[in-house]
Amino acid sequence: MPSKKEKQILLVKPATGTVSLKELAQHLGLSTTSLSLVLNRSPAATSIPQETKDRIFQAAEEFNYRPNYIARSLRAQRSFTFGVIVPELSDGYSAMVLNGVESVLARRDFFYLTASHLHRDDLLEKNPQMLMERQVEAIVAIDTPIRFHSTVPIVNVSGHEDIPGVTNVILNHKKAAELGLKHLKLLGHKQIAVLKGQAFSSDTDIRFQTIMEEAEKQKIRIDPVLIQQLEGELPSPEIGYNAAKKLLAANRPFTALFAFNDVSAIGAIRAFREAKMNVPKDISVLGFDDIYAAAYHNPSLTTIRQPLFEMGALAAKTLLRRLNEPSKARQQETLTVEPQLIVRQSTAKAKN
Amino acid sequence: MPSKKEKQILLVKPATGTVSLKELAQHLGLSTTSLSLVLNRSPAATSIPQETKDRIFQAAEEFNYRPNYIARSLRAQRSFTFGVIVPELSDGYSAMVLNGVESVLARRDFFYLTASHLHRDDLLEKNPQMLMERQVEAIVAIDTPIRFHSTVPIVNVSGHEDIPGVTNVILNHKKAAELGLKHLKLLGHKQIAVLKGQAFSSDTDIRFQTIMEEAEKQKIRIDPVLIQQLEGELPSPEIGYNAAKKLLAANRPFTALFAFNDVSAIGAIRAFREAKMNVPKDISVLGFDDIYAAAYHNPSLTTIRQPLFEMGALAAKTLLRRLNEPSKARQQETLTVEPQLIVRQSTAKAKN
DNA sequence: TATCGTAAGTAAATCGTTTTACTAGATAGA
DNA sequence: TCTATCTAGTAAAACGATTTACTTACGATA
Repeated sequence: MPSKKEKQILLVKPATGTVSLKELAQHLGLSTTSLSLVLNRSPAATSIPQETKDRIFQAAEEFNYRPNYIARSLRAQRSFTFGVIVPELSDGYSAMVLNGVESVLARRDFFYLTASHLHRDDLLEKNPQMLMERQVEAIVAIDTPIRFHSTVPIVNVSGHEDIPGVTNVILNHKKAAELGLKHLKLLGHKQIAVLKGQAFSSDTDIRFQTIMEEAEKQKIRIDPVLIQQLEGELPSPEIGYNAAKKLLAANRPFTALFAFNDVSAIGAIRAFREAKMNVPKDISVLGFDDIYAAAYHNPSLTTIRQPLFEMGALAAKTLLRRLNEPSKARQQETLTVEPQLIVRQSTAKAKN
Repeated sequence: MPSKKEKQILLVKPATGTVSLKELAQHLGLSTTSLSLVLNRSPAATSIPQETKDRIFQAAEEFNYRPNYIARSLRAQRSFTFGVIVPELSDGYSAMVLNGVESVLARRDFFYLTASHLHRDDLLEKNPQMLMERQVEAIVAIDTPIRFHSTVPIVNVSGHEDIPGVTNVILNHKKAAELGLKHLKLLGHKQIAVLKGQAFSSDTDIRFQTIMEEAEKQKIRIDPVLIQQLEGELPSPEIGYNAAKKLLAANRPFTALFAFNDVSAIGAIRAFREAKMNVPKDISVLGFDDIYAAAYHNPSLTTIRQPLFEMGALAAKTLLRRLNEPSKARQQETLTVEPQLIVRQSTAKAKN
């Protein structure tokens, strides 16, 4: 029996605002302990009779009791929250990876905080710090250099740095280069131009390098004049447009372009069209990523597909597993996923 | 002077893990009170001599002390976190609004939790609940129906429901319809087809209605046979493609299409091309939104621009202001932003 | 009749901060 | 010398939950 009946407070159903466990307990004339044990279906609640349990559940329902997650997190020393760091949100690429991350986390009732670094050095340092202060349990970095010391596990999607404790999820780039160049070679292309990514993109070096290696292997000579580096920060096709313009200005003939990604491929196609060159009749253009826009561009893009959604999902899964099995922490430092050649309409047989 | 020298613990600099205020205080032989006052530069710390302050700052630096945000939030009864609810992340639309939200929040060191509802009823209820349990201070809903009772202020971007406490950020749709139809009329179009949005899109009804009203005003008759509703959940141009196919199948001539949005416009263009109709020579296509892809599609899209980034920023600003000035809570229930006609290459003079 | 076990709970510690109210000692003023 | 003020702090409560270790009353058993 409740010993302190006089302390009992009769709650008025609040139209707004929330009820705490303490208030609910006072209303019922019970201790917070009992309510907590019952509401969380703790095995320690066996000795509480069903009648009391029912009263508790009913009151919780009636007053719409919601446990305060912050209090719970503090006590449990867990936040059930990840941090995600992206270059910026609206580039198509990050959003698809994020989608994969979310799909896995949502199933476990985890949430995530997103922070964009916009390629700025200060944010590359500050964002992870702030995420860690907010007690995220793990960090997913997407196409982002790791410039911080972390107290939590990290998976870097498209990361290539070898950092202890950081797992990289990467594409099989060798295979990607092979798929792309074989496709172009089979179509009879011999003069192939290449768009190299911006310096800040994690994949820039490896992608370029594997393309050059594969070209050599396939006895395709890539003329240095036909290599253009993308310049600019915005995730707009404009950077591909500008680079393609420079290629054309160099006045060295080529029949195919291996673009850094779909966005720059789309920009390049615009430049070619303005120069009265038809894609794919005069020039074949090969993209990379297979973002949403690729399939419905005109012409639709032949591209090397990266399984972006799956890469995000894999990153989240890996981190969740690591949280559950800390022992296996450093088992696997790199996770590789496979690319796929998606043939559409932007590539065709080389002229003559 | 510290009275309990014997309790002092000498911390070993931890290679990993974090130091709590308590540990740091013990190491310095001071109370957590003093450290807290000093580190937070509280005015109550005036009586602490500079020398002691220096010791505190130095130790905090040395051991890389980071206050635990969860503990701080619990105490302050503030989370400095927003919740954002979107249909799904990778549709181009949500990402741009989100970008605007983030740009405002980041400046104030706020973060946000994102949840996608995928148009599923259960998630439309559960997601907001979970966000509120996690003590978000406000919610930004993007193109999402409000199906929950909220304990925190809400701004609904593209929301049209009249709910107490919910501020809607909406486009001036009347103006948008006017801009679009005047443009098409000026180009001589008389048979205009319309793509109506899916039922789940917040803007579907108002956009369709204002277009019909404006058409009447401008004496443009819109043939009911030339109205097609989009069907399907994915944010893919395919739904526009399918709808345009149906329009063509109806075999009623038209020279222009007012699409529901850019994504569906892109799909429709593909359908027209397959039917050997040139855009814009045979058919003009008018998009809506001005997503990134619009400018670089081929042909580039003439479209009614929604200032999506600004709408997100406005939503975040409004909520922050509301948190600071609770009195003005219900002052403004609707915030309207202006559309802009962006003329590009997908529209042209009507044939003959 | 003493004691044991069980049913039905509860008190208090804890998580890591912040903040209010306080204290002990030193100095200054009357 | 006595009081008031200042200096340099500190103790303890609070935020809202969870969890460990207890208590009390009652019925059954030896």
